[in-house]
Amino acid sequence: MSKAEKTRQFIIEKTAPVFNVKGYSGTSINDLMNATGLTKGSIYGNFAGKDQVALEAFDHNLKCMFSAVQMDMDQQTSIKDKLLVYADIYENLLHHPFPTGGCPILNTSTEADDTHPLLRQKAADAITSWKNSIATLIKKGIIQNDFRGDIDPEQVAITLVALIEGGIMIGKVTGKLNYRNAIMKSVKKMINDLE
Amino acid sequence: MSKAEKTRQFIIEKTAPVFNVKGYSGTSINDLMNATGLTKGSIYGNFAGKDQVALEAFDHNLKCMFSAVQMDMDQQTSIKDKLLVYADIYENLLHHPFPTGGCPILNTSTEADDTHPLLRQKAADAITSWKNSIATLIKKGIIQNDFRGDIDPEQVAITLVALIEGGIMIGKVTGKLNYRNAIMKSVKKMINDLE
DNA sequence: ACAAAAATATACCGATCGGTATATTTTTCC
DNA sequence: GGAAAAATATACCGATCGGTATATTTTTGT
Repeated sequence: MSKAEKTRQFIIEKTAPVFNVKGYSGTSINDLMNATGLTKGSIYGNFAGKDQVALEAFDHNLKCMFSAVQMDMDQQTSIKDKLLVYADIYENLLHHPFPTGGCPILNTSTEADDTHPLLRQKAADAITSWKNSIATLIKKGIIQNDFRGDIDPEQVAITLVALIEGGIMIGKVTGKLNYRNAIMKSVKKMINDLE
Repeated sequence: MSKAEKTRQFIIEKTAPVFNVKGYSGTSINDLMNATGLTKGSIYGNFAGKDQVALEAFDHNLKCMFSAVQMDMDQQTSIKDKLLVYADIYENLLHHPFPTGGCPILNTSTEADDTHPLLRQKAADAITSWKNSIATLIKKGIIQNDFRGDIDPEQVAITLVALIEGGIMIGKVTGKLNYRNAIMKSVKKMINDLE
């Protein structure tokens, strides 16, 4: 890994939390300098501009979030327990490695949907891919006869994503643990009802 | 209503969509001037600053959203049908008066939760108040024997809010109608299951 | 209609915005 | 170890940021 590649990675890792907390338009080049300790020249020597850093920072945050999920999922054997990992992680956010600033999909979606096409697309793709991975799990569960046959996997999958994202938003902005817990309880119920 | 009061109201109405689309930090004083056709002096003569306009614009957007809901609800008699108005509105967003830029609670929450305490508080209060009004309806439904007695109104209410907000986010950022429809179908199912 | 007051417009402020050109330092490779 | 190349730092650009002081216009009350 060349020096520049290491610096690139360094910049992405250090600025990703900043973008996730302050948003795209709320984050200035100066913020990036402060977060990295580097100067403008170094940042612009490795990235075409703020946009490019933001796009790659989003990818980084996304990877960080899903790798936390995947790690826990790999330790579960049954499909149901794998699905329940979602409820567990978002119920005890602090005990898990999770991107600073919360869910990057949620943060990016609401800021970028009307203003930043590239970021918007990335967020949209992340949702579809997340939905698909849940739907795949559910389909597997149906085939294995873990789950009922009359379930619509796509329908349940996108509903779970919506419920989790809504729960993250509500839990964060209100700071009320009981709200988040109540929502995650509903997530668990929805998963248990698949049997 | 004095001239100034009229102008204040005018500024709020014209700038509310801008804030809801571009966000707080994405909206500049120049944007406010363009949206209103007024000059900086007029805006600063009626508001202490960008913050104050943003706060009142949020209130305006919130009122706009909930008045659309309330209007439709008043035309329904049964508790269940009143609750189903939520699913109906968010399923056919275009047929209803709805704030430009989408749900202000969602938009404001994700931007302000880490960066703007006053806006954050307003968004948090809106969620609690929304949850309470749904919970009140459900409690009424239980008393009337429309709904089962073993239901936890608070739990269901906050879950519905999360599901709807998640659905709005997903529908808007992906642009996929089938996603939004699938989620709203789950909202309907959740409400129907209360009986 | 007219003066006082209120409301709006204009002109300007320093700070910061994203970005670039160039100078300096650090790596790289022979 | 030393020259070429790559990476980083410095200095600067015009534009725009939020905000203010003042000038002008419009409304208000008599």
